[in-house]
Amino acid sequence: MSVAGGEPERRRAILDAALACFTVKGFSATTVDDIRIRSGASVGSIYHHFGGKERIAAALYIAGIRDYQEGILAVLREHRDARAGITALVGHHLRWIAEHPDLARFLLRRRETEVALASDGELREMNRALFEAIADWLRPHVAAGRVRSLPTDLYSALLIGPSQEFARHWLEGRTKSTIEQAERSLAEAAWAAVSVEGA
Amino acid sequence: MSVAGGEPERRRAILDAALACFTVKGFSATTVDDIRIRSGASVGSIYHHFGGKERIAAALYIAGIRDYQEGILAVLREHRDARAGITALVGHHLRWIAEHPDLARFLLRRRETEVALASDGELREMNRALFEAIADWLRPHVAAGRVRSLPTDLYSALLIGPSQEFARHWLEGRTKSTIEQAERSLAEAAWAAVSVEGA
DNA sequence: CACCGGACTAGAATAGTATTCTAGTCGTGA
DNA sequence: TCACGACTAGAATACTATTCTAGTCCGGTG
Repeated sequence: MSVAGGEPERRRAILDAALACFTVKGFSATTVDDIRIRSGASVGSIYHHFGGKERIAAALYIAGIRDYQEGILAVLREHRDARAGITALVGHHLRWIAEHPDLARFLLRRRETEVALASDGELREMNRALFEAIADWLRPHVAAGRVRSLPTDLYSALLIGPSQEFARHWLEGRTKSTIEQAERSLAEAAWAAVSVEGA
Repeated sequence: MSVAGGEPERRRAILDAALACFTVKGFSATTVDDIRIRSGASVGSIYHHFGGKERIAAALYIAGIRDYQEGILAVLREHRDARAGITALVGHHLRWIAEHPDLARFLLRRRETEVALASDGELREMNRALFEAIADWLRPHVAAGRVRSLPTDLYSALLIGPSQEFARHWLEGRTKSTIEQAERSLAEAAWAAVSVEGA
C-alpha cells in the first residue's frame, strides 16, 4: 500500500527489534505490536517472515546458539595442547557473553523456547554435535593420560558449568567481580576438574 | 454460588495444577482456563489468591527457590569439614533436583520470571544471603589454608556450576549418565576447584 | 512495452485469553 | 439473628495474537 518493497533487511530489523523489546520488557510482556512499532514492519510482514511471537524467539534462539557454537568449534580447531585449549574454551565462552550481553541474557533466561523447538530437533542435534566435538577433541589427551576419562556428558558440565553459572549472575548484575577478573580462576577450575593431576 | 467456601488448600491446588500444566504445555501455552479446570477453582478464585498467570509462576518460583536454599543452608550447618561439606553440598543439589524434577525444570527454564520479581527484590535478597552463607562457611577453611581465597561470587560458580549444568541436561533427557553416576565426579570437581592442593 | 507471477507488505477483521466486575456463599462472632 | 470478612462464581470486558484480503513492487517474457 505504500513505501518500498523487497527489503531483505526487514527480517533482520524484526529480529533486532524483538531482542530489544524482550531485553527491556521480557518475552511475555512484549506484544507483537511493540515489535511492529520498533521495527517499522507491519503485522503482516512479521507474520510472513516468522509465524508468530514464539517463532521469532525461536529464530533468535537458534541464531544465537549457532553463533556461539561456531566460535567454540573454531577454538577447538585452533588448539592442540589440552590445557591451552581448555583455557581458550573458557575464555571464548566468557568473551562471547560479554560481547553479546542482551542475546546471552535472552538465551539463558528463555530456555523455555526449547520446548517449542524440541519437535524439529534442530537444537537437540546442534547440542549433540557440540558435545561430540568436545569429546573427540579430548580423546587424544585422555589417551595420553593428561585428561581424565569421563562420560561424555560430564565434560561439558565440568568445563563450562562454572563459567555459565558465573556469567548468569554477571548478566543479572549480581557479581562484584568482572568477567575479566573471574576468567583466570574459571579456566583453572576447568582444568583442575578434568586433568589427571588435579584430582 | 455453590459448593463449600473457606478451603485453605485451594491455593495449593492452584499451584499444583499450574506446575502440572506448565510442565506439560510450557508457561505461555497454558491458559488460565487450563489451570482453572485442572485445579477445580474458578477464575475469580485464582485471581483472588494470586493476581494473574505471571504471579502464579512467581509464587511457584519463590517457593521452589526457598525450599532448595533451606536445604543448602541445613547442609552447611551439619558439616564442619571442608571436603565433606562441599561433597554434601553437591549431593544435596543433585538430589533435590532428582526429587523435584518438574519444579526444577520450571525453575531452570523459567528464569524470566525473575525479571518480574526483581522489583520486589525478595529473590535478589535470598540469593545474596545464600552466597554470603556459603562464603561465611568457607571462611575458616580459607584461613586454615585448605581452601583457596577467592571472590565471593566465584565460590558458588565453582561449587555448583558443574552440577547445575549437568542437571540441566539431565532434566532435558540429554544425558546418558544418571545423576547418581555423575555425583562423584561433580563433587570431586567442586573440591578440586576450590581446594588449595588441586591447582 | 504490456503483462504475469512470485515475494513481500499493509492494515482491517477475527479469534482467543487474561483480567476485571458484580453478585453471591459460608462460617464466625457479637 | 445479623453483620462482617474471607473467599468463590461466572459473566462481562479489554487486550493481543493471528488470520485474511487486497494490494505493491520487481524481474522476467512474449
